[in-house]
Amino acid sequence: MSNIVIDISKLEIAAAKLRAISHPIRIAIIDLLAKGESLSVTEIYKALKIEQATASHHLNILKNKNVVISRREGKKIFYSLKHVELTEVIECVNRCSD
Amino acid sequence: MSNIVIDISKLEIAAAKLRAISHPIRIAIIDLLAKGESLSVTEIYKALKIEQATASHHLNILKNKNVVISRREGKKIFYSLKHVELTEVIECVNRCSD
DNA sequence: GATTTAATATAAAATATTTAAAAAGAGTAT
DNA sequence: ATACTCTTTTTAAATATTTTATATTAAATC
Repeated sequence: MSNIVIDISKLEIAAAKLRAISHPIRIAIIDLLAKGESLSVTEIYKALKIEQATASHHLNILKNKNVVISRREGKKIFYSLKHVELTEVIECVNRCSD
Repeated sequence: MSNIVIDISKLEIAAAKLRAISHPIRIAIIDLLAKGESLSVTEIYKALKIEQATASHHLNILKNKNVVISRREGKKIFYSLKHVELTEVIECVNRCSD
């Protein structure tokens, strides 16, 4: 009698975090930060050639799901990955793209 | 002059695959199949205590994004992971859940 | 200390995508 | 045919995305 226990809240947490990553712009942001650097919003939106508000919006989504953290330095706010390991998620998915 | 080249279509492919995984039920299905076994739709929907049509629907999404493959055997259709490595994605996300 | 400028965030509206749930439709073996 | 296993379609509700405009915050200058 193999009894499988399914922890729904754990599944939902994982799904929410994955959903936060599941967007082209947000993947691009994670790739940018993958080297472990902190980048300002300006550096990010210019590198990705997107609108400032767009970058800010997606950074906020990533921040809410604990994918990135931010730190203010004067006028600028620097973002960096909270868990550099999360980069593996994207690498893994790219590896498995048939 | 560090020139960053962004391959948008590659980002979109990765995002689409991640989106396919980003759902509690679909994560549960992947977990079920993680041991490399093939399971029929009936086995899956009973294990997860969900409606048969619901299971079929989510399996279809996973199949369209090449996360799972299926093989018919008489009346039953067996599903298995196309890339068992994709399990790492979920493991990694769980590890990084703060 | 009020004003300006640069950097970032938030809001609102329109659109698109996902989800859920139920009903109807197909393939396969007996 | 009938029972069993699975898929597809449909519709409504919930979420997410995009775009544009406006707010906030902090430093600099007058």
